[in-house]
Amino acid sequence: MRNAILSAIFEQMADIMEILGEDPFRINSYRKVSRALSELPADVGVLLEDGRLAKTPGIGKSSLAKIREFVESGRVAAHEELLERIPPSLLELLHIPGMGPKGVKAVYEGLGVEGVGDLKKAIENGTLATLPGFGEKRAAAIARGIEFLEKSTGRIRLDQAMEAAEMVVACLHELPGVERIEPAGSLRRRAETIGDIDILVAASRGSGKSETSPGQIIESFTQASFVERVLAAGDTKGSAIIQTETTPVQVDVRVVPAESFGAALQYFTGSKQHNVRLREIAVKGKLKLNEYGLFDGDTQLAGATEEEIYERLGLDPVAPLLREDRGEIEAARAHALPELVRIKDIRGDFHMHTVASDGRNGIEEMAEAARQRGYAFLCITDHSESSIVANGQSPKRLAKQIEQIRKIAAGLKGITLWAGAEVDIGADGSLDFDDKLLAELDYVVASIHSGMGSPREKVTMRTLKAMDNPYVSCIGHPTGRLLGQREAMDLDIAAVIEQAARTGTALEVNANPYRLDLKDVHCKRAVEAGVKLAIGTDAHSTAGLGLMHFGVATAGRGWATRDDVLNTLSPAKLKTWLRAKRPR
DNA sequence: GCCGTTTTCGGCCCGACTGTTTTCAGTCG
Repeated sequence: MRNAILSAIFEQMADIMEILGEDPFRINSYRKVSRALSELPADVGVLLEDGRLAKTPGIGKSSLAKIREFVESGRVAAHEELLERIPPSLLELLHIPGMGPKGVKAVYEGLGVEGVGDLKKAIENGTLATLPGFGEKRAAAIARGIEFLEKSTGRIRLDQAMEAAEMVVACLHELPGVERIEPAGSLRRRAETIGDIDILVAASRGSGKSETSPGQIIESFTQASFVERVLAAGDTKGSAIIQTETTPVQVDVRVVPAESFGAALQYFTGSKQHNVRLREIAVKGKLKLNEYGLFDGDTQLAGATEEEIYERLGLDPVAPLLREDRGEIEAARAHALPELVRIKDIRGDFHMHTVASDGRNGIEEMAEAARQRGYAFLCITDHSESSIVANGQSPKRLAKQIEQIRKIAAGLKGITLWAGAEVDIGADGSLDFDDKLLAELDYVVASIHSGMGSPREKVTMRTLKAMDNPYVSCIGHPTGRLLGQREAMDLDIAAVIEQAARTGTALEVNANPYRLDLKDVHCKRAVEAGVKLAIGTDAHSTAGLGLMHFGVATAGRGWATRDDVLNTLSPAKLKTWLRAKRPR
């Protein structure tokens, strides 16, 4: 928690300094510190003690002193001094599209505007438009920005973003002259939530009369029926707001010539931080990297493919999933990038429900759907008794279901069907079923479904205790978050990972796009600790099995290889792994 | 403020689009 608070403090200091017009490079270094703090592997206090914080890139002497001050006194004097120089409500204006630090400073000094309410009034009574540097159009754009901010619920889930992107791709890919079209940005990196959607188009340069010019491609996009509002439409770039099921989202379409497609794809895939690092490497080599290619003066050295750009910079090609500046550049230079787990490595699914609890399909249907996916195994894991709303099974019902599963399994060819359960972890860390019944199961995923708002000590204790049980194979959706709906539990993830490693318990990567739990950075820490990941779709129907790719992407973003993921094992090897924790 | 097999000082990523600019600043990604 302290990490997040400190990260926010540095971010806010950067925002205030930006409004005050201070040195941009200094401001940038504050933002780097903020980001470094948000991604630390453990509590700042611990890292400060053992000296790891001082070695963290981006955190220098001056920031270290501020962090130490915070750890010791709970405050940062420099932060408090900055807060005295502007009204804090001014900072909310920075989030309005079309308002930047200069604009905020101008409305504050010129009109006495101190917050969104004041700004709205200044737009309505026309005074904003009279301010130097503003005007009717800009005032109107800012009014729309405020409206967007109020309507938008923020970032959208990965599955929503993919659906929206497919709609735009379908609209553009039939146009003559469009050679390739590819979603880029955080969507291509499979980030857990998406702020805006980037679509990249390669247009042929041919002069044929039937060809479409880049400007016409942009026009086709901005005039599409799903577009709610056009933000910009130039010769090579267009931005528009489109509506999704829950919230408006911004889509940017960019058109580049085919010979630059790789460079543009690299550029627009990001992340911003990853790209900044690459361009710094280019500059050190007296080169220039932009969306058109890698250049030595006017000579293009690379640009058609992403791979050649990385290679000309002395790096192994980096998978989009890893491009977050979380160590992948150093690994690429040292030829030490992990070979990430892929969807085709997946041989089965660990987590699914049937009509026995709250699923929509029966055991045979799930098995058949798994077989059609080419799987070698599947585990049926219906809810246990405590999950009353999910129609959880009593010990008696489970015992009967195990018999039923054995019978069906015996008649199946080419796929191994296992009996499992998703067992509730109680308030005291006990499980719904006794060990005797659990021992009858091939696979047990233990999950918390209640008391998620309990204090850190409690939710952590419950999870650790469940792992002590020799029949618990895996902890299901360990943090319990629902993206956009419910915060993660305040779980001591470091303690959970340590216990998982010690007890030989797997941690789930729940593939449901609402969950993605463990999340990417937690997966990475689990992998580093040698903990196995079990990807489960938590399917409640045969269609739900198709969510697997979201889990694979999340594990990949956590640097997981085949060896880190239990789903890649053959049924025989898996059986051996599962038995290892159990009493002989 | 941070950082260094070209530097302990002097750099610090790059380009498109818009509006109000009569030649470019601000914003965005």
